[in-house]
Amino acid sequence: MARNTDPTRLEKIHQATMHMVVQNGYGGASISSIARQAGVAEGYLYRFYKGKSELVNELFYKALSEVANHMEEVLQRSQTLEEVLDELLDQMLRLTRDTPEKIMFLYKLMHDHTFRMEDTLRDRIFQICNSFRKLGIETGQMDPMISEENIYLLCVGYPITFINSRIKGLFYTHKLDSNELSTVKALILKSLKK
Amino acid sequence: MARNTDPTRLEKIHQATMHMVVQNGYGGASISSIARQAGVAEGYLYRFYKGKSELVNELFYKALSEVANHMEEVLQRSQTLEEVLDELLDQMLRLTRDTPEKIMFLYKLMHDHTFRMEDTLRDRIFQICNSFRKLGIETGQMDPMISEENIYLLCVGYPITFINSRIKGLFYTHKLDSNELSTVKALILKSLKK
Amino acid sequence: MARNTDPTRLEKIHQATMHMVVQNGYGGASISSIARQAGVAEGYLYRFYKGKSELVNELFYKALSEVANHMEEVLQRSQTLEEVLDELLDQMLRLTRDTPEKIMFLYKLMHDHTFRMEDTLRDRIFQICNSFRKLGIETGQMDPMISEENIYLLCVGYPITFINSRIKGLFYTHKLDSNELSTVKALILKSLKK
Amino acid sequence: MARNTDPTRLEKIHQATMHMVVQNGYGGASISSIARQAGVAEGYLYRFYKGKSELVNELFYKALSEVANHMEEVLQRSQTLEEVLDELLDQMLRLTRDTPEKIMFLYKLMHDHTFRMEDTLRDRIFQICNSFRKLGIETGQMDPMISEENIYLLCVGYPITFINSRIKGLFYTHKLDSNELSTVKALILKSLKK
DNA sequence: GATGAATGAGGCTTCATTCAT
DNA sequence: AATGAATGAAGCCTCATTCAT
Repeated sequence: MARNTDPTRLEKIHQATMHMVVQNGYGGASISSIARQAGVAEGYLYRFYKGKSELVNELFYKALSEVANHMEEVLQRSQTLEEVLDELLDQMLRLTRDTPEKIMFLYKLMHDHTFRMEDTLRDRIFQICNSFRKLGIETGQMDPMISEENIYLLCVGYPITFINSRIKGLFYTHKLDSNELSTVKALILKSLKK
Repeated sequence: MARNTDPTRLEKIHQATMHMVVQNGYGGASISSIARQAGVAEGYLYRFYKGKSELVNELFYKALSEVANHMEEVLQRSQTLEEVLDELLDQMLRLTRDTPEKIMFLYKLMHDHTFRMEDTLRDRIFQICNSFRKLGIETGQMDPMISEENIYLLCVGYPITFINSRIKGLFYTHKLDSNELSTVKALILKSLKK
Repeated sequence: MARNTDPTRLEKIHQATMHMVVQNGYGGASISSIARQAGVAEGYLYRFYKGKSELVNELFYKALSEVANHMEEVLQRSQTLEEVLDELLDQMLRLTRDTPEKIMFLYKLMHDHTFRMEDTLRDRIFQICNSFRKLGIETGQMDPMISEENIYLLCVGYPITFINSRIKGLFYTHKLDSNELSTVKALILKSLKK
Repeated sequence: MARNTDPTRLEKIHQATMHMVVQNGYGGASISSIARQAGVAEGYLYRFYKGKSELVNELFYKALSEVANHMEEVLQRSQTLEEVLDELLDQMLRLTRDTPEKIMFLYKLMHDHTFRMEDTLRDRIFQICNSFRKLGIETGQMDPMISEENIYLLCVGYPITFINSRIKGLFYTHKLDSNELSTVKALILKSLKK
């Protein structure tokens, strides 16, 4: 047997954590269930994290950073709002397809009181929305009345809410397809325009 | 005769419950904290409710019904989408001014996985969205691609999310005014149009 | 309306108490259920008893006294063991028919740790058993090895246990008839004889 | 490696459970009192049992099975009632000497309305009584009128009741000796005979 | 005299966290 | 390094008892 120091173990803990949070919420994701799911001892994860909260926080930070990183990069090379929004929603769609748990994990925590986004992350997101807004106003595509707050809620919050609502089957239960996301995209674009 | 039930006390329990749910989420709103906040013995609220779940559910039902009742009435006498949306957002603004906690309470529970809206309430909301959609299509104001789901998320979920974000101070901390809600209304209207 | 001072109310409390103890045991007989069953306010019975324990104790005392009184009287006028045992079991059978709850009430409490028979009552019962034993030895019918303790357990405890076992359906569920009690009587008599 | 489960601790929990049930009945045997008595944290016993009920049930099952196992074995190799009854009461006497709480524990639960013996256990006991009865009738020693119910109540219930009464000091407080149990045995034998 | 609103101690149970091995 | 046995604070709920009316 190889020594149990392999990085897979930590990765398994991450997977298990996201899975349990998605399935049962933050409160319902007990350390013991996470450890069991990861095939690891209960005490093990305290080597890496001070506690459950720190563990979940890190995963949250990473997942949202991923989106932010992508957005920053896109904003630097894009000329139009459509382009940026296209990329954003494409990314969401990709995430939904490839790692649906990650989207739902984000959603669950964005709406959990226990979670307060760390200030640095929040500032960064504000900056991204600000750049987005400037681009929209420069190109004359966006209503200048619309604040960064609305941009964030519409462009990030709304699609995630929509995806979650569909996955959870609020009104309908059929699977989400790219057509529907296109409708969401159009809807958001319209709402931003002059 | 025994002393009569002080109606204030039940009201205080309701207030305290909403407050604690808003501050700490459903899970964090412990019976003991609610009782303490309401200035009432822990066992007291079991006179009125079988348990915590029943207590919170009733308040949730009442609060959302208030909005639904109003909407049903408005839909019957209105000719245009603007009219309906105006009334809806006015109501939201009023609620935000008069009972801000009620709005945040709705928000918290709508996004708490522990909570499942009762089926009858959900069906009723679907019907309202459906009437709203029919009106929009009849008057030629609304894009027929937009589903009831989107209507609900946009017209109810979005404003509530926005109000919550503002009260909680996501990006800004200044108070919400009717101007801003007008922007939200315009934004929503645009997103629904053809 | 007549003033609510009528003795019926107390009687109703007694009935309700026995009923609830029989149905749900001492612990399960809550004051509120007793009061509800008796059609009386919860606080009312505290006029007569210091608490639940005192209330139940008194009823227990009365019920067992009834048997003791009868036995004392029978012992004074009887010449043989059969006679006494006949009377005892006849009384039991009568009680089982007329007031089955009383028998089960006795049984429930005789086996409830919360209950310690009061000393005076216990002494009196010992005296009765002692008289019974003397009679048996005088008439040469009874094995002198048999103690008062065995007499009590056999002649009082055993029939009550048997009746309870039958009513509760330990092995069989058909109703108790006087034939079966005769078997029990025969069995007890045999066990006492030389 | 984590420290191994100290097998003593589980044993201590069992002892404490029996002790508390004997002292205060099932209802009065609170988890916290059991844990305190066992010198163990309150939450600890939930590692082994889903709850209080499961804990007590298992102990009850084990204790009564011990008697049942022995009886089944004795019945297979015995020729007369005396033999079987001898063995049964010898076992009781041994139990009373070595583990007096076990006998009292059985007594308490057999008479606690909260407790319902599991059906399989009850059926097994019925079978044993049935074999016993057949043996008695075959050897012509037993009155055929006597049912399995009476056999159980007399041969198992009565000695246990007697032992309990003695330990608790109903009338006398001196210790139980084998002479007294012999009297009980004789008494039972007589009661069963033709 | 009666009522029943109100209390709060105490019961059962869960689970994040610690630490001996 | 890794385990999982053990802890105990905190949660929800019940119910005997008190007391203002």
